[in-house]
Amino acid sequence: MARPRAFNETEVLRSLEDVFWRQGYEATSYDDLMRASGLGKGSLYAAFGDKRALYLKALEGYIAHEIGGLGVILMDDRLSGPARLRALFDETVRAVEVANDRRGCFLCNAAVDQAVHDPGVAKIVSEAMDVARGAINVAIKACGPTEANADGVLAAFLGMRVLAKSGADLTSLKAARDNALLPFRG
Amino acid sequence: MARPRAFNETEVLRSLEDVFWRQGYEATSYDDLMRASGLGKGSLYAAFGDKRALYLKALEGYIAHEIGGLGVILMDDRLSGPARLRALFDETVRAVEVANDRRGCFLCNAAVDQAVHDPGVAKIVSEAMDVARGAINVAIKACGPTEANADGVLAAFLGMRVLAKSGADLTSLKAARDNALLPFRG
DNA sequence: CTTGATCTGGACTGTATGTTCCATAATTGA
DNA sequence: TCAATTATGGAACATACAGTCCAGATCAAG
Repeated sequence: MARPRAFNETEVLRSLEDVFWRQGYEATSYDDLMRASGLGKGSLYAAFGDKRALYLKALEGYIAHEIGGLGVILMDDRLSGPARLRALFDETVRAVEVANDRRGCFLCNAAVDQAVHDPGVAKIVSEAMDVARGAINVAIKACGPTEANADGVLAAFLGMRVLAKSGADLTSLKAARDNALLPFRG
Repeated sequence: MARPRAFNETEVLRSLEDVFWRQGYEATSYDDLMRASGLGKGSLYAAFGDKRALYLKALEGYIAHEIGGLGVILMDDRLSGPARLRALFDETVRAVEVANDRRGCFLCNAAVDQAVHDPGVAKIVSEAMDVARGAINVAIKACGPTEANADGVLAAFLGMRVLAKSGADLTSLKAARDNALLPFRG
């Protein structure tokens, strides 16, 4: 009975996610968001709310499909434990290798530059880290007995993303990956 | 022959460093910097320049004494290789343990939220990472034969700082530390 | 075709913030 | 005591940006 939305909500959220991911919260203006989504201010506000709400939605979206996607790999019964962990680290290497994608990890970025200022973000980040830790733990368990632990693997993963973002070359990233996988060759 | 400065330049830079470290570039206003340093705008501008110049000076100061300090530990001949690496990771654990210091690593923060937007910052970060990698390598060499590498240790270190900043509890941090030190028990 | 509801995008506003500028204070040398 | 010089801090300015609002466009239903 009324005019329907001319945009796909999911697609718009994806484009917002990309901007925030790439630039961070503060460095992203509402104009950037309008340009990225192709929508006007009125539409964005009506559909999602203010800038912070957009950011939270984008972050939650990232966690849902990116971190969730890693979780799927880490708990994939068809793969051996070591293969799952290798896949985890290979994803970062590959992103840089084939697309020079140095956005790093949106979750990690949020932890560094937003969690301090916004308890809401802190909670989301903390919970997502817990989920990631849990998924990593499943993969580690599938590796059989080892002295390695999920926090160590998680730290290595996050650190690798930071290295990628800070411009480390492919050799360094591969070395970091191999180092993290050392305890899982059995 | 003229009025001398009423402040200690080094001390002021330290206080600026602390603010930027804690809050990041964008979230820090010039007023914050004035309050932290106890100086007026005119004085700050006359002495150091605009906000970006202040940030760069603060970052360089951080690298000089914090990263430099880690370098001293990592190359300390009186310590065994494994002891140096353990000291590296213990520093982060201890900061959280005794002071609940969750500022993370300024260098890492800069890499995540500023290096993308400012080539100058990117260069400083990249070079500091190289220095850190080099120092870690010296310590690794002192451990005797091992399959571990400096990039992996660096990534683990950075990741640990991110975990600390995102609110991970002490148990997690210690686990991450122990994991990183696994290859160096010999 | 008409009507009513909702979407749309740009104009407008208020505020926050980086930067400049200047009047004043402070200090040194003569 | 008197310049000469520089530091100091706050007032003033310009700009950028988040958020509000509205007039017109668009579309479904009757």
